[in-house]
Amino acid sequence: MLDISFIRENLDLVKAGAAKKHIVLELDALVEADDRRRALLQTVEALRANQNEASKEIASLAPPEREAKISEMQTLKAELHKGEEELKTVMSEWRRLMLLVPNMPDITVPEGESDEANQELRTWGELPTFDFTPKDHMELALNLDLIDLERGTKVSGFRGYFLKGDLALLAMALWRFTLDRIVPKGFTPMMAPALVRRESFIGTGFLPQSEEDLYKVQDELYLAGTGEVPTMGYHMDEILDASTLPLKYVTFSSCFRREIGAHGKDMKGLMRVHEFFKVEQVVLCEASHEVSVRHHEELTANAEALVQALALPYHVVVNCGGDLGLGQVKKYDIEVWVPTERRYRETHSSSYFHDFQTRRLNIRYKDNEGKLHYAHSLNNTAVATPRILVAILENYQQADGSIKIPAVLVPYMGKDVIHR
RNA sequence: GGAGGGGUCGCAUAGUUGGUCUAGUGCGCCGCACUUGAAAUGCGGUAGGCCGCAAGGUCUCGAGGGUUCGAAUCCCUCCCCCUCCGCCA
Repeated sequence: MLDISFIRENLDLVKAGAAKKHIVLELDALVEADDRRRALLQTVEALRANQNEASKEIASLAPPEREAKISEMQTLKAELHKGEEELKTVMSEWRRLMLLVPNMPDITVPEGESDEANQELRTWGELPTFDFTPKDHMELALNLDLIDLERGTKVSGFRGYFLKGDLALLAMALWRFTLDRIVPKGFTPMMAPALVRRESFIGTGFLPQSEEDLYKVQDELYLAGTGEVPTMGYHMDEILDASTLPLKYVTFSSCFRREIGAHGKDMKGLMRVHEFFKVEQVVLCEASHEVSVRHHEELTANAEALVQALALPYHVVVNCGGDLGLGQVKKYDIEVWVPTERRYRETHSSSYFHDFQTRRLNIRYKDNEGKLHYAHSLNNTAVATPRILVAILENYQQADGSIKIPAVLVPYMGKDVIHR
């Protein structure tokens, strides 16, 4: 959410920002609603002041004048009631429109409509060459009995899967390896709920506009698609102590995505599933663009260091305007090389939001002078399974169909190769 | 799921025959005074949202609704916490 005063004073900027994100925006309707909101608020508050004054008076009046005053106030009461009802209507429209206003993308974000316009910033690692015909991750995994999609589908439905044997262990090794690398950098490890109430989704900017991407379960609960949602909700409606900033969390959680707009994409294998696991970095920091940018680079570097430790070739792209979420100011994706696809696939997504999320979530901090500010927020993947397993299986395959274990994971696996 | 008890301005509490409670007190915190310094003591100040150029107004006593001229105080619904019972990884 943006500040309404800021929106009013910078209409053109906000419109241009939305246009860069390819988001259609009802800004004129919002300004009009805000005009009505302000006018009505003044009317209603004047009536209330009047009422408060009168009720003070009534308390000290003798019976005859008292009765007169009371009946006089009854008409004011009716008027006030009418005003309040109108205000309620205007406010709910105002709120609805406010939640649709996107955050403005950074000036350095490239123009473009979809991920095809993302720009490569840098590459790392040598693309693997094979002196045999490399197999895709499904063939490899099936041959080694590491995955069961048929039974996955039988049990869980479309895109269901079971990881088995060493692949299950490899996933857990990755989680733990990741935590062991990230926690020493000052991140507090968390296991967060995936069952989350609506507020945190609205607060992080996933709702109201992406209802259909989420699984909704009973009791007004939704399944989070990322640990960012519960982790940001963690500090909702709090005033933080400035001395505790930056707050850095690394959250492990189950993640659920309906992938409703992804029919026909990645139909085979582990690339795109409805249920997965993620270790996510989340940062709350002071309200400064420079500090946000610094943390953004740091979160990205943390993730790159992990991919490098796994010796997976990757590149980093800066996402174009059309590929940014509602609240994101700027985003880098790390994409890891998948040999049989002959291309890089997104495994990490690093973004910052300024105070877009913290306004919605009401997360503030008190600075040294006692002034309150909305904190800034950021997040980035640390590791997501099973997607990164696709890259490991394919990049680490050997001629005989076995899979080498990345060196840094050997201590976690107790072996250095997966074979029959 | 059953029974009972609670949610008040950082913390702890007062407030339940509706009106000087737009919320008292203690602790904590900040400032000032006293002091060589500190402690102690005294005095003052100590939440936030919204509207407004400002003066000021208004809202918030878990949330939302209702009764009333007027609600922290009465009524309804919901949420959360605690205790006990039941069930349970």
